[in-house]
Amino acid sequence: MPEGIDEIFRRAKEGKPLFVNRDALSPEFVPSHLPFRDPQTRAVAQILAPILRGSKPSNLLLYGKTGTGKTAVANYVLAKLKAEANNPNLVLAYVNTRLADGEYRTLADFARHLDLSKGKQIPLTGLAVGEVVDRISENIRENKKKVVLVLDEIDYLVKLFGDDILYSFTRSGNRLSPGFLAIVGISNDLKFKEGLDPRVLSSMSEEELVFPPYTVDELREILTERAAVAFRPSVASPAAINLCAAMAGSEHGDARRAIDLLRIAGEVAERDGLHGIDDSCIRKASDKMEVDRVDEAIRSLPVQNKAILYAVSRFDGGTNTGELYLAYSGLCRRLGIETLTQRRLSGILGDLDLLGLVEASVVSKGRRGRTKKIRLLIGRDTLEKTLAEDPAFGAAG
DNA sequence: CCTCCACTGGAAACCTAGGCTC
DNA sequence: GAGCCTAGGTTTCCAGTGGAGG
Repeated sequence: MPEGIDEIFRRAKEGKPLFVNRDALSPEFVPSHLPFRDPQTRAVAQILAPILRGSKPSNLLLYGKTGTGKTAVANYVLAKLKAEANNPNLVLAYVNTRLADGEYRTLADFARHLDLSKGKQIPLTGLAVGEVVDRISENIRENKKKVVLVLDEIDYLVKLFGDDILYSFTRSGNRLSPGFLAIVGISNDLKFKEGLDPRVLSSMSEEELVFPPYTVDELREILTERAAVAFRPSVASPAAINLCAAMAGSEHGDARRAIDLLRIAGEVAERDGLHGIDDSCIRKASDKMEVDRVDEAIRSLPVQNKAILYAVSRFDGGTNTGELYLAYSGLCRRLGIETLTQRRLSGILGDLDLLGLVEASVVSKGRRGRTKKIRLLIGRDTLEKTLAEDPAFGAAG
């Protein structure tokens, strides 16, 4: 029984807004102090402090799983430094290499912070990577810039594109003088060092810090603190905060997830016209986060991946590569789009598996060969609803 | 124990769309 | 305009393979 529009409006008018300051629970929010990260904050500050005297700090590596406060600590210290320094030649740059997606764009993002002179700017594409490195180096040298570059998710960069950039930057000391470049690497993966050239490694890891996951107790306190700023009093009860902390903490002490969960639970409660967050809001919020993730993942897929996903959804109880390819080719013909090779389909299947949209595992059927056993991991109706938004699909079905 | 299927998945080449320099 | 460069996605080629059925 869908609730009437009147009911929704009535609730909206009656219910008081629960949020005072929603931003305090947004992912970008940098709080005025970072609980349980004092040692790390201090250490980072100490390592970077020489830059205030104009000398080059050590390169630094920060390790820890997602949501353990690495990025927050780095940005926090950077912000303080910027406020303290008051020196136009000091450049504090932050680049997330996964969002930048690629060697070239990581460099281009970095270059934006440097304010390159006209004619030396970095276009979207076209330059050799070496040329970009040269332009950046030249800019640092000529303007005597003191640069701290934070490379977030540096493991991603290294895993996919190797350590060439790091190599050229860590070994470029003299070429930059009298300016310099110090690198702060942030990694989710403790093993990422294994892929580094030993020379890069010794230079990059002059200093290292490990960020342990938050315990459930710590998460609870973080949430309590944020909730006090974000919500009206008594909106987020200790019990509600406990549940959020427990649900996010059971995974791996991920503070970001815990905060997202609390924010969305608050939005759910507000929408339902409640005066506070209860268990059911948090459960709904948790479900919503999952649906949103899937929705967004499907939406941002290229047409071909969508077509393959759709083809997978046509089979109840799973299928295999050969069978799927047949179905997929037929679908392409009907939709009037290009048909890719089976090899490519196999690769895309791997991508979809990585996204958690399908499960594709190799199985051997003995004499009858090996193949991938493929199964859709998401609801068929969600998929169809999301795919219908794509004009290329419109009336598929 | 051996065969042999129906693929897998690595490697390299190719294509497109961008941009550089000379 | 020629001759380079880049990123990404794709195709082509092919050696490799887990294990049920012989």
